[in-house]
Amino acid sequence: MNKKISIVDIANLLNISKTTVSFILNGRAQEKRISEELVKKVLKLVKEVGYKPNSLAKSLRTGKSNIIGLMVEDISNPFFANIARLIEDRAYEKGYRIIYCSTDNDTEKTLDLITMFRDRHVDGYIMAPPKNIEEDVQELIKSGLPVVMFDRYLPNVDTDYVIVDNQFSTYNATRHLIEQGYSKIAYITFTSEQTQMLDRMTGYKNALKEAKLKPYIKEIDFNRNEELIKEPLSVYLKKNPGIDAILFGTDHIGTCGLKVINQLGLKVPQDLAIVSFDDYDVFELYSPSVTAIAQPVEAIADNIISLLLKKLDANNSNQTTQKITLSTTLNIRNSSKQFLKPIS
Amino acid sequence: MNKKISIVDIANLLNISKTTVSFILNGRAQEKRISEELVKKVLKLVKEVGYKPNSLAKSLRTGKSNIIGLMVEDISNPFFANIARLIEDRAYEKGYRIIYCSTDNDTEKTLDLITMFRDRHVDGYIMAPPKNIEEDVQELIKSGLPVVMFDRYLPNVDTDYVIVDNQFSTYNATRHLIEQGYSKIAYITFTSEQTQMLDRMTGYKNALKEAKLKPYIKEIDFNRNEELIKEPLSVYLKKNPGIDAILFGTDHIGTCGLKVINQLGLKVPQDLAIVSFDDYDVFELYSPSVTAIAQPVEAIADNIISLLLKKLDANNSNQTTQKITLSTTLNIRNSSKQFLKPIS
DNA sequence: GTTATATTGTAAATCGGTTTAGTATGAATA
DNA sequence: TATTCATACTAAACCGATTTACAATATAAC
Repeated sequence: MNKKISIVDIANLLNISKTTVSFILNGRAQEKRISEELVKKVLKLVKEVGYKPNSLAKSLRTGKSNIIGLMVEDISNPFFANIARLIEDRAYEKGYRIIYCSTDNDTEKTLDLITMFRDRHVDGYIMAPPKNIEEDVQELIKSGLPVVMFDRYLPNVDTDYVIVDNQFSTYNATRHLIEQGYSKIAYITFTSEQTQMLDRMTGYKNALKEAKLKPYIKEIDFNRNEELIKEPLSVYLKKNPGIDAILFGTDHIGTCGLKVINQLGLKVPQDLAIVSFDDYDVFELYSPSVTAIAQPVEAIADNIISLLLKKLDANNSNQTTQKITLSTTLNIRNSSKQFLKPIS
Repeated sequence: MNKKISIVDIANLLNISKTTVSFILNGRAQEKRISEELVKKVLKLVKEVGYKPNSLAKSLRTGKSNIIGLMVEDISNPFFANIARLIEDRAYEKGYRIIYCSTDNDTEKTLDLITMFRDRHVDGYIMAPPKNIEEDVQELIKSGLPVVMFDRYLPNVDTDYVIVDNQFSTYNATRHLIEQGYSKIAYITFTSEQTQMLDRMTGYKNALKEAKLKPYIKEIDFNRNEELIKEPLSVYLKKNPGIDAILFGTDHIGTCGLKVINQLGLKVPQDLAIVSFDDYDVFELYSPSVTAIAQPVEAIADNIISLLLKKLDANNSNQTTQKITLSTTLNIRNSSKQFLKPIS
């Protein structure tokens, strides 16, 4: 079991000091007036023996890690999985590594994860924040650590964030349903006080108010067990047979909704029109294909990472925070079109 | 900006040595005969000031990190995202944190990630390995680092792994199609020499050979751009109109397949019966619902993590490797049932 | 012949912990 | 009284890098 080679070994092999090796490896040879000859010798040896600096030791000393901590709500959710994937790619290109974790919107777990990230000296944070973590995020920022939020934000904390125009998105989607002639339009969502969910709710309400229609709102508590989402949803639909259209607040509840609709044997869009927030394969492939509000995941990931990199760039200090709001696309498909007799 | 409190600060505040503090915090007080009185005092102060040991320094000294490195093929793939999520949960309960990365089946990237994990001193590795990393994995094992593979394995490396019975699964699925009366059964998959893909291919071939049917095999090169998967798939289907059933090798190609089938306007199962490896929402919700080979993701995750924890348990040395093969479930749905006239 | 000034490098401190090897004290034993 | 032993704790080395402050030598300037 050959012990790993360290900077001291390199220094000893060449009979020089490890200081010199360190300077050379960190590109400070010229500044420190190390002769070109020696530089070459060191670099050659380093390459030969495949020496890699121990980044733990490096981080301990410098406080930097080239690692970005990414906290999503749930990595098994397609929206977050996609964003995570794109961010990982972009960061990788720039020499950063990502470590990610799911928060489950659990404040305790999130604080624990922040602590872990923190003493692992991650250089920056990307997060879809749960509630009640304002203080800890403030603390991070005060310590000079860049934080970029996405999907939602904390209203009382002045950080950079990248979100979409949730309110307009649901307003627009609801308007679409109204224009198609639907009038008893329900909004089914998870119970949440996060900004994105509040905005989505507001968009829906505004559209209904404008059209003088009565809102039908059903909030369901999130649960990892899908049955506990489908059950109340099913009960609600059975109790309100008059509803002729549904707007779902997220992809996950939309997916559960489709399962319930199948179980109940309802026909889409004859019995019920459907629109969901977030777009993914299930909605495209369901028949009839489901109208969905598509978030620009690539643009979101790009913006997140470039905001963070800008903050990480030490030269660039006294920066102001940037709040970026991107627009969504309403992908209109068959599930929300007034039912027309097929040409036979 | 209040500097973070360190073990020396704790020691100084109580006028004792940091050694003592360290012993107490690591539960070695009794062994080291530290008086209960002092132990209490230290623990009280630690709690009061909220001191948390710097785990970087800790890892640097001990070589342990309580972190497990998880390498999946692509975290945005539902199968891997689910496994990752379950593993994260299980590990979290046991006090381990997970850092995960997507390998893209890219050998270079994977080696780079192993290097990163390694000098971050992760305690153990879980990976769905790409090809040509045998040497590096051997190196890890020789250094005493536990490695658990899943989804596939490296035939020439003796490690623990958790896989499913791929060969029987596709054999069984193909048999099912044959029994339903289909005879021109295609197998559409990604080009791959990974064990799981070879086994799936073998299962398909064996079933056909047994039934004396001709195989129709289409291999497509993986690409992140979905269009480059759908295009050749579409061409293949158009060129082979005789095919009456398809077995897809993975969820991703299955999903792409469904999109192509929709585009071509083919009727499932009248024109074409469908079965896919892996099961997820898309297959359940597609209409007709798609028969799929469901991997026991929870059992896979459980087995992976308990294998790894067993290895991490230092008491338990001179262990032999364990190779676990789990069985899958063929969820038979409408996409593969002989078409029967609906009762009108 | 000194004194400045580059040139080329190095010794030692540091990051924040853990671990080894030992010390100081009092009580028990020979 | 001298020796052993248990008790309660600590100094210093160490993990592997970076960084600060300084040293040794040669050359140029006065």
